[in-house]
Amino acid sequence: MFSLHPESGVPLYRQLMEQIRRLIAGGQLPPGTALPSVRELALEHAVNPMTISKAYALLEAEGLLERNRGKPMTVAAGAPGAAPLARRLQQLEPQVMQLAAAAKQLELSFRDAA
Amino acid sequence: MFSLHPESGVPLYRQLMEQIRRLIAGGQLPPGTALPSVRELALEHAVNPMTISKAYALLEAEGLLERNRGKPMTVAAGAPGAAPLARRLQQLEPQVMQLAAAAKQLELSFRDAA
DNA sequence: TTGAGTGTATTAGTGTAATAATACACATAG
DNA sequence: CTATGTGTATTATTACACTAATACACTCAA
Repeated sequence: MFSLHPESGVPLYRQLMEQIRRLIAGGQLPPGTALPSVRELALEHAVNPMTISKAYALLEAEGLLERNRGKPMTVAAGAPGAAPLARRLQQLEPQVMQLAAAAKQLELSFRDAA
Repeated sequence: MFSLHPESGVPLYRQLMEQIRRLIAGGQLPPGTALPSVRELALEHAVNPMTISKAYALLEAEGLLERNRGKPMTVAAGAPGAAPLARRLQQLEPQVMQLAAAAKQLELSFRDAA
């Protein structure tokens, strides 16, 4: 469900946060959906459970996830759900800009990359 | 010449390394070119000189840069120089894949993003 | 020779990411 | 009630990124 890359330099809990944010905005995780358990994800990606927990806790602070004592974390009812296309494109913009910058440094057109 | 983003989570010295690698592969920094001084770059980006030095040192270990005592760092004579288009595209691939993955999580086509 | 310019080694300190091992409070099915 | 499943707080430890302040060896122009 998620893909983590420890060698990328980006903290694991941040990678997880970004992916969950996108899956919610993309509508693949509608409000009310239960997320994989901390221990399950930790085992699957050979990562410490507290690292997953950190991502969940921060997303709850953002209002995207909802805590249910003793029960799995769920996508918050107040979460935006499937965002309109414009907002989704906006969320993707930083990565597009980054790719464009890299292409320019390589003397390639953005079209070449795509 | 370079753009550093401390908030991205990617270590600064790594960001710098990636950009120098691309500028060399893109031919914008041909072999023999002198790089900006450590202190100059550090001042420009409000960063510690040793952070720049670390990037330079690692790139020298890779064979991309050349050390000249008392003189500026230069692009190594043995550096690949302007790489063929195929190799440049290959160097860009990881970022393209990353963008594609993000687009998919947002339920967007890669075409939408580009 | 002096002085300003290179990169770098050194030492010390701060903050963060991640791990490890427990332990706790709660929910729910048996 | 019990067992198993949630998430989380805690403490300690390791590693890394970055900063800071010096100091050094070297080059080169004045």
